[in-house]
Amino acid sequence: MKPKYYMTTAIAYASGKPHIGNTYEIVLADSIARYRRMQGYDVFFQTGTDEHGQKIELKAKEAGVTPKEFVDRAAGEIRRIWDLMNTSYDKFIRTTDDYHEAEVQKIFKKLYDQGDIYKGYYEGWYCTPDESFWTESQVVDGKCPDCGRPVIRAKEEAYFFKMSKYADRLIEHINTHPEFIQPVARKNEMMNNFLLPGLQDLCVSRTSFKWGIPVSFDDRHVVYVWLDALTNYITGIGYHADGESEEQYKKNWPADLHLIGKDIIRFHTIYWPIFLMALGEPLPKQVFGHPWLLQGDGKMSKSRGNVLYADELVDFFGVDAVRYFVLHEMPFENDGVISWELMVERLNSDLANTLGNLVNRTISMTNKYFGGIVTDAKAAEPVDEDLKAVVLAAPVNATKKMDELRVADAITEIFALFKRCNKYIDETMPWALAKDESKKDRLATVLYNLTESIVIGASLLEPFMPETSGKILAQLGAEKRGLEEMKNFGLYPSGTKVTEKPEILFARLDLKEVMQRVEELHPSQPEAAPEAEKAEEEKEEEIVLPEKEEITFDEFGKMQFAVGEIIACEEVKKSRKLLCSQVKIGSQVRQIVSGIKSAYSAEEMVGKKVMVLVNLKPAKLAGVLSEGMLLCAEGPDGTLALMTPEKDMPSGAEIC
RNA sequence: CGCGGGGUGGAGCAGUCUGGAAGCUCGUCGGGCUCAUAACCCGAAGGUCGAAGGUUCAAAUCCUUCUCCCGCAACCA
Repeated sequence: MKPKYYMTTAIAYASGKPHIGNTYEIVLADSIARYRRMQGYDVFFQTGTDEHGQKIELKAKEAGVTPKEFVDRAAGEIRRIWDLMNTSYDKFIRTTDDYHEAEVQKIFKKLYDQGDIYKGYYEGWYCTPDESFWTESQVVDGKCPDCGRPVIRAKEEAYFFKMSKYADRLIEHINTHPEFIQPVARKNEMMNNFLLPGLQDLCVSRTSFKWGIPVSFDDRHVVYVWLDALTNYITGIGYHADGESEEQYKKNWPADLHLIGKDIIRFHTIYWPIFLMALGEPLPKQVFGHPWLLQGDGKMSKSRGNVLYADELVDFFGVDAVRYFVLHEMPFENDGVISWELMVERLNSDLANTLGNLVNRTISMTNKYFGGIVTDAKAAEPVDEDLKAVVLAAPVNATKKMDELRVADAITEIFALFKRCNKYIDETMPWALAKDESKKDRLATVLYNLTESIVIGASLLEPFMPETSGKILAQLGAEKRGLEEMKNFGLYPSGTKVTEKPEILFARLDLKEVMQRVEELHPSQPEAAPEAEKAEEEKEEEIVLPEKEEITFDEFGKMQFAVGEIIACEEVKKSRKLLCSQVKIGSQVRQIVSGIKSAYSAEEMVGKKVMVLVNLKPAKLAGVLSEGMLLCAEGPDGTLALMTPEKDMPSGAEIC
């Protein structure tokens, strides 16, 4: 038995149904876990859900359920997808699990008692979506330096973690462990942007919402979600802050691999290691920030109701085809693209043509020529050598790639084996051998070699496509081969009978039919805009106006509306959405900036009579003064329509 | 000058760090074969490696400038 291998995925945020991009991570992790097991490692593979935070509290409120009900549902859905994808996690942790919550409280207390966490008073800029506080110097133009969204001024009593205390040690660690942050390109990003400029103390509690783990000795505070979430990696395997940790923890920690999305590398390579240092625990050996799986070609977007979900893709293509796609299509460092078209193309060319057809034709020939019995007749010829060389090289090459976590490349290595087999069939021409009784031994040998090769290939495929691997081996009447057993060619027992009726592993799909079914599932408006009206009609009923506070007539009366005529209009430079219009309202002319460039060109604006909110306090937009507002209707998909008087009215006419 | 990613044969990408004959998959065309899922095998066409300048014996690769595309953000008054 090789050493233990503890790996984790990031825990998925339980705010909704995971789309194919989220699903990619668990499948990627699963392929690594399975491969490590095949290599003989004692693998422990943990995943789970992150269930606290303001966002979830808000979402639950919107949905009209308690946060707990909300996350129960979301976590169930996430787990269902993980299971659907046939992922072999050993542990599914939820941050609402009682043992986790209890342990987080103890960890917080411990850090407080030893002085790493102190109570302070926080006034700063807060980014609600990110649940992050920022200092004056960090905020860029009133925007969150991390996500770029606007921040708000917030003030609260809070607990802080002394990050700076451990910064030097972390820098040292990162410098002496080049493998710690993967891909390496990310290392400099972390160093230059966060570590070297000096770490700010991190605010690790919140009072602005309730849905979190309460600080045990000060229950007005809940623990910062990242402190809560990150610790899942140790609480999940039995870490105890105030005493002896469990055997499982002692065996598995430190983690060998944290597999995460590239967007949360910072939390895993800075905060998490520092928390661990403070707890006196060793650091994880490697953090790998994988790229993202994006939905391609723009035709597939949320507004078209066309987001890709794993379960839907599985309905169309089957689990293993989806696994194959996301694993194979994802280069090592760059983002990958997924679309229905690409999916069909991959399935047809790699899975149906190269792999499925190979298995099918091999079994068919064995049945046709030998009644299904595979015999090693040992009538070797020189061509066999290259086949064997390629087949035996595949496990070696694939392992090399997997050791670097280059999963897509590993798969390519394995498929090189199958391609070589197809070529071998052409080289040896079994159908020709079959016509000559004296070549019978040679024919048997050829088929034996093919079968043996496929057994090795199929075994090697197990971490990536477990179901298919099993199916192929079953059809060949073979046992799954271990990596060690792939060093020898010829272990397939001579005289074994293969299945009589080979099952089609992957049926070829017709792109047009697939797209038709997709269309039925997600009626979308093909191409042109004129049809957008239809979409709007359909969606109109779904629009739920956000409720706003009731206002009095007086308050309404404070607003002055009038008809304005646009006499000139130009684009605002340095902005993508803004048009700057000169609007004639009666005798005066005002400059009004509006975010409608997506719907109107500057030229077509000129001459329009529009509804203007006149007495709005002037403001600068993108540095340009705006003295009022053009009223617009906005459709659910973001389409805009200016409000214009139904009959011709002179500019300046008051609207009331 | 917002942040980031990218522009390599028709499509999708690798190669760029560590300069040294432009590669892979799909598609197209031609050929072969018929065991197999109109599949498989062989061959061919097709690229000013976004543009310009520079460094160098040598640049897709290094430097400078420019340009275009995409994602995020954004001011949406």
